[in-house]
Amino acid sequence: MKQKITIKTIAKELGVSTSTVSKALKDSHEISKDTKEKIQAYANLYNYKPNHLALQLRNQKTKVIGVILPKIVHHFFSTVISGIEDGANKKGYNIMVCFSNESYKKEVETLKVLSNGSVDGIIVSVAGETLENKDFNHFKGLVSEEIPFVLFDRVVDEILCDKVVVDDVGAGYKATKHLLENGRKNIALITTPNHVNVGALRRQGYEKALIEHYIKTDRDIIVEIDEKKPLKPQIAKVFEKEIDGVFAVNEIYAANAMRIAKEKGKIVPKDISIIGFTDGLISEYSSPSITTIAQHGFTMGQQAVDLLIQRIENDTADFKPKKIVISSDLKLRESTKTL
Amino acid sequence: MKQKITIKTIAKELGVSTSTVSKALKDSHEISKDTKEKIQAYANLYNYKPNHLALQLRNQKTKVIGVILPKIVHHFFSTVISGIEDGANKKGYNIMVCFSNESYKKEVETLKVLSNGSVDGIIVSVAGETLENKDFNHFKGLVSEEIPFVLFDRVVDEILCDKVVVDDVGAGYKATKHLLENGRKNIALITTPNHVNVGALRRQGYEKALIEHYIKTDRDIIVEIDEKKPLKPQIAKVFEKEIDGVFAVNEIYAANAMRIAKEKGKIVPKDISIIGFTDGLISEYSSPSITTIAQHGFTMGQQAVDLLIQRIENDTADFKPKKIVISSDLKLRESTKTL
DNA sequence: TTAACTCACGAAAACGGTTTCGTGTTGACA
DNA sequence: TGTCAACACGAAACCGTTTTCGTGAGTTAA
Repeated sequence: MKQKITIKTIAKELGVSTSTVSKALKDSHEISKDTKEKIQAYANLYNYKPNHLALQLRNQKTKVIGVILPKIVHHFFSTVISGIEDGANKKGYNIMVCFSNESYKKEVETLKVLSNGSVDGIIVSVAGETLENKDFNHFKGLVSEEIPFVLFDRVVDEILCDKVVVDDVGAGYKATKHLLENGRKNIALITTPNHVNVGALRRQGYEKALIEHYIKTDRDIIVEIDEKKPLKPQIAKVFEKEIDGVFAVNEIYAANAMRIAKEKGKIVPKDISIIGFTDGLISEYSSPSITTIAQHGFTMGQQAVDLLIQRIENDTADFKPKKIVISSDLKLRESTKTL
Repeated sequence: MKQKITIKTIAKELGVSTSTVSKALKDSHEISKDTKEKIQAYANLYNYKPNHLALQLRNQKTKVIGVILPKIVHHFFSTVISGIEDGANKKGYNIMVCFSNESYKKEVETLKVLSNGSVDGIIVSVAGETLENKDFNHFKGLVSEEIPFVLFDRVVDEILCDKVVVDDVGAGYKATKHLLENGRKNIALITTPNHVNVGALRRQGYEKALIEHYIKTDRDIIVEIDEKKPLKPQIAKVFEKEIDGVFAVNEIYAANAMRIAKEKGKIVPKDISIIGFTDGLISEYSSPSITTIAQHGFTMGQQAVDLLIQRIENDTADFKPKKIVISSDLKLRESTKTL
């Protein structure tokens, strides 16, 4: 890279001190009009840009926010990033994005890298493996170092920090109730293993809705997907029983369920209603299009980053973790259309 | 944030100089075993982490790569990010992700922020508006400042830098030829306005294939989508003519084309074959599933970051821009199945 | 006994800025 | 003519780390 022009260069070239240059560039009243103009002209000519690193070191802040996600090729998470970036930008921050790829080890490493002063704060959605292990020491380290961070979507209650979550119980309830009100009685649930808390919460909502309608939950039509095994056979299992509704906790599961239903000769939504989660493109473009719970990822990202920046900039001694719950909406489409 | 422990703290606490601490922590032979052990123990106890900013300032490198994308909620771009992050991580770099949101102004600003020393190099896919304006001065600025950067996918020939692109002409040719070989004769093209060069290149491939089959291109069944207007009516226009094949330059267009075809009572792939671009989830999960050109975004990301890091680390004076062309594959699915 | 050498460590500069606190020169005023 | 304030600028410290170049003490060999 080319030798960058610095304040020192300008000072030497113009025969003044670095302090004068610095002040001139910020239009300080201490410097005479003549000198200011001369310095500013020179700086402009040679396209001087203050070195960000030097400023960061001096100010002890980076104006960068670290983001750690389990994955990116995923509609919900990319939407959240989008919201984070938007919110961060509005307050003059940039974002540094990293991925844990659902791996505990990578999450720990990434957290270590980010917490060495590269960023002012961190936003995390916890990796699947970490949730499974239940080993949260790396987060506790953050807490004791008093590094501002907020958890979103996949959060852990026992970690003391700000959080942004979807009302998963409510969403599960809403989805299931919608199916029930469509007259469905045998509603399968396709969810994640229980350690992924969002899955567990959505399941609570599902069960609550069933209870309200005096329906006993049938363990045979509930499947906890093991992401390491092929998806379709696992989902196909619930179709061995007589079902007339499916609630899937994400759109991939929903799309696969619909495909299997079709293969079994069932017509959606006449014979069976399907409802998914995460309002992505699959749901919109599949045919029939799939009713989903919209998670408002963009808003979540914005809220998370707002919380974080507030924490960063108001270094209040008293620490009362906040929790923001974003409500979710039912997005009605063809797959649950009443005839 | 809590007062961080620094080398100075350790030095003062242990009654040695900062140089001694620094050396002890890197296990220098200059320091006696006793002193080293004492210092290392202390550092461990208080969880000392070297301040990244100070190192960056000293070493004049950040080990961070800036990435500017037109958008993120998009299967192809998120796949590319994934590849960039993977490649960067392998070489000990982190990535800072920004979005231009297809806006010229935001692209310029973001580029300015990133080029002030926050990153060692930059990877960009050019914003739509910039391509339309044809104003590339901000990139020329980068060139003259000798900041390493590489363009990918949406590149501009006149900018002298490393590039990674898909073989768009070849891909367009491959797609169109596939339709022709299926016996299709009236193949509509749904593409972007011409200033988005990838669209233009794919069109070249399309036209080349037609010519080889002695088919005259019919301007009435080619539509250049204006992203500012509603999509469906624009696509519907080509269906006014008798067509039996559609080549769309992305999967959204393809999915919409399929939906319109269905609405017009046409059966895919019996009456009409459809082929898309960007192998995303829509293509996979729509029914019938859509044949596409797979762009290998992950590989593109990796290649781009490899090129960039090479440029960063081997600061060779001679500058010969490299261009990597990634070949694309046809991914056969139901929408072009021969009966 | 002394020169030469090793060992273990410290002082200081450097990275690129900002900021506080002088300080020399004017000019005004009594 | 002496005093004092205003003006315009510079010196130096600071942010946290690395690294070069001493340097004093102890050891070895002539």
